[in-house]
Amino acid sequence: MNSDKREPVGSHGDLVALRHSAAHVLAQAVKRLFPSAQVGIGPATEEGFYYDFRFDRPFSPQDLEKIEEEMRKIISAGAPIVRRPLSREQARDLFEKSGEPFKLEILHSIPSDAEITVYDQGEFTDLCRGPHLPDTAMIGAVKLLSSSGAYWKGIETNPSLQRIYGTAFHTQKELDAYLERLEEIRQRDHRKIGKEQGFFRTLDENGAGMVLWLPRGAKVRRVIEEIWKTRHDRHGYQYVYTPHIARLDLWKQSGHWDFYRDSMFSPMEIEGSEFELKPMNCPFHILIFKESVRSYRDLPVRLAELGTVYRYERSGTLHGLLRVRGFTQDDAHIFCRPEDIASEIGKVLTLVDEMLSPFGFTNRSVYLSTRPEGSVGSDENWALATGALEEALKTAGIPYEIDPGEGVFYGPKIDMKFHDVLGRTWQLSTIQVDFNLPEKFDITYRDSSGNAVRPIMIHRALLGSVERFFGILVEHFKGAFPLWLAPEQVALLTIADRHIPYATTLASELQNAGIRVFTDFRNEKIGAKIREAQMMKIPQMWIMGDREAEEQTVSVRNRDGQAGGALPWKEALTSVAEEIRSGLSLNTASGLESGRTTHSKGVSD
RNA sequence: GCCGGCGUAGCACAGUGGUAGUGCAGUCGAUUCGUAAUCGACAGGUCGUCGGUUCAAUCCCGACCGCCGGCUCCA
Repeated sequence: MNSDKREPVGSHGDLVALRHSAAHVLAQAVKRLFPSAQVGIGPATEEGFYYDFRFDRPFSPQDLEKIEEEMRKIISAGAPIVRRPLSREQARDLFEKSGEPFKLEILHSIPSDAEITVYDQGEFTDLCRGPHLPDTAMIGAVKLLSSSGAYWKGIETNPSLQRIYGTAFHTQKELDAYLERLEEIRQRDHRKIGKEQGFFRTLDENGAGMVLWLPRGAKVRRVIEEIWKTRHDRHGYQYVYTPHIARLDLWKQSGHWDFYRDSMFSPMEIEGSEFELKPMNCPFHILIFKESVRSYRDLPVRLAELGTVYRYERSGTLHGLLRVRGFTQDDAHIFCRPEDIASEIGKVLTLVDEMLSPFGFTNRSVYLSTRPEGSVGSDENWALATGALEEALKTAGIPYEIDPGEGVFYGPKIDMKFHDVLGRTWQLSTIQVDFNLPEKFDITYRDSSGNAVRPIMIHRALLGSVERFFGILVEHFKGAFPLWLAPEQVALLTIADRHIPYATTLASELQNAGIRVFTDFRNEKIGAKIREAQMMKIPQMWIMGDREAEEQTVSVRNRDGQAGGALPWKEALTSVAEEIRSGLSLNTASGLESGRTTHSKGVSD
């Protein structure tokens, strides 16, 4: 599986024009088959194209087949695609006559100084700025993929249109490769694998968007969480636990009730006061910071928590583990002096790579999101925070792009998207600077002169959320976790009942060595046991019969089907233990000296 | 939330206006067997929920719940 899928053959410019032309062919075919359909817009997208139509009913799969067939006719017949500049009036007449209200609306929104062009191909004319291929015959291979509803201009109150998605390539071979990739993505779907492998479930009985972690998924989660805690300990974070609900007043004070209410569940009443399920952990960490008097000597204070939060997400947006209503953020809040922001961010950047590289996420894109509409805080603070983020990125030598207006309401942020084995990108890490909450809660520390000074706060999550991260991992590894992460690391398979005592001894040895063991001592043929272990994607199988019991060996077989032959069991155990250790790479020393917890807040006196 | 599709045993799926099947999994029995499925028997479902139409509903209609594909949004 290579990761260069984002670079399709042929130049991008070419492909965009080709797909845009394919969209026009789609519209032409629809108009031929369904003359009453009105056309919306039809752009090329990242992976193909779509076209929106107003039609009195949704398009069925059978419709799509017919439309696709008609498109092929148009393509094989060939027709020059001709650019034709028109005056505003001519264009208006044209689309009034052809009865295309959406085109007229677009026409009205084109700036008065812009040139108006239409493109003709055969009997079909579309308002469009181009560019296009010179002839429909040059569209190599097309395929319609799906249809769905979409709002005109994406606004919910606008009329709802029928959108048809498709893709197009220069050659059939490229199209086939793309379709294979789609199939590969289907095969990797974490919802499918999660069910097959018994990793997690969501059930009607407990409501949408709430995840039940089954034992096999939970084992993997524990490994992830243990690594996470160990690394955070080493980087000078202090682990805390906070409640799942808090008084509504707390959320009012934090500003969430004003700015985040749309994502919060309704309050619940307890003995006359209102409580709210937490959508974030930060107010609790603020309270913990505030709980004792802080000196500049204590800073930075780094509070970490795998904190489960609950957010109201609209039902239609829920998706497996990637979008849920209850999820666990790998959260931490760093309280520091304004002059330390850049260096603290730098340390977080180091930790991000240390945390994610063991999982194979080494390739990332970094975005710096700046001040959005409707945000809080002063311009100076926004400038200071944004500057500190940039400085940290530059110091770390990390290339980044600016994402204008995509910051959070309380501050700018760095977002990191990582590339998986298929070259897909996933938003994982986020680092956000916040001047607002320290203000709202009036938190301070004492500087060297004894003055109360306001610290700033950095919110950060490396994995994003444990649920989403796990879902991404399932897709990344196709359910076959590496040895160090797998729910069961070694499967012990007996040939016959008389080998059970020997296998039982080995099971204890493995368990004592901290290795996760799966035992299959059933009265089944070895082929059946191997098959099941293989389907569970257990990395290593140890098969034991008369010879092995006699010689104190095991016959090792990997899940890729390779049988490694007999090995003394002690050797096999050592080699597994070694592979686990290096996979966890807990011995990494990089950047750790910066992270000792040196003060004794709450422990002494 | 909106548009469209869907909801039959633990899982994957058939099927019908007259109260349902297949495969795998499960249970029991036999078998003790060397690198991806041993054989046999049994058991398992108020056909997502609630209401309506009908002599009769799992099937038709409605609402709700949930899932899927999009829109929108996002950890």
